Amino acid sequence: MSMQKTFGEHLKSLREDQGLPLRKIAAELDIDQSTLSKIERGERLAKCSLLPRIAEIFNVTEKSLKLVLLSDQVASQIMGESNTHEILKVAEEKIKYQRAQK
Amino acid sequence: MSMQKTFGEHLKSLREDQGLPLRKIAAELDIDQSTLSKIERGERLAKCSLLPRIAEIFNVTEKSLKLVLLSDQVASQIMGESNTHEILKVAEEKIKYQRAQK
DNA sequence: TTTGTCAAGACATTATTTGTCCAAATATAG
DNA sequence: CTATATTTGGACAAATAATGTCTTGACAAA
Repeated sequence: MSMQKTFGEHLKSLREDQGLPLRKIAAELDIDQSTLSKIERGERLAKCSLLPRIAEIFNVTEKSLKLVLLSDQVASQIMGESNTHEILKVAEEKIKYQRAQK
Repeated sequence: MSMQKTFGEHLKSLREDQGLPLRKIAAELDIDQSTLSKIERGERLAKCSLLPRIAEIFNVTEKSLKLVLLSDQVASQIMGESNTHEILKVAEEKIKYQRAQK
């Protein structure tokens, strides 16, 4: 799994590897195909609750999907800042610290 | 500035250093003092649009506030996961990659 | 053509965030 | 101790953002 891929690109790859149309997957996920199209193109982020179903359909682990999705979310949240590295470093410190607390 | 402090704790320190009550700062920020209280205790995250005003009031840079706030947001977003380090690593790769694109 | 697929935009719905109001709790000063 | 100021907590409301639908148009393949 290439890690630079956005969640959408990743999902699209999975789908195209199987040669399936948006329509089919959208139906399986019980969402509009237009919504899925937007997710694939990164116009929108997927809702976490879709992950278990996606994992089933493409036979991948939910955890791997979550990694791709959450890292996307984090990236997009701070993309606009100049000091992204520092932000991530501090975020990690905070997580460590908070975990040590309890 | 201690970096493990949450945005709320940080804000509270700034305020208490000046010996000012919530009421005063809330008035300056044009929000309810109850809201500010919640922000200080981390019950809620501050809205980004408050930062410029806060920076003025306490005479700190907006960027330093943003660092504290965004790292909080990132931390809380992935706190629940077991592989936080990996998520942050991948997020950083993605940011680098996306920047290289354009 | 005709059909299947995908993309795009306007709109609707829902969920989340942010804020208010008011009362209760806590601290502080007189 | 009581009076006053401050802070907190909870129920509710407003605002915002996320998610999804419907419809139409573009495009390619058959």
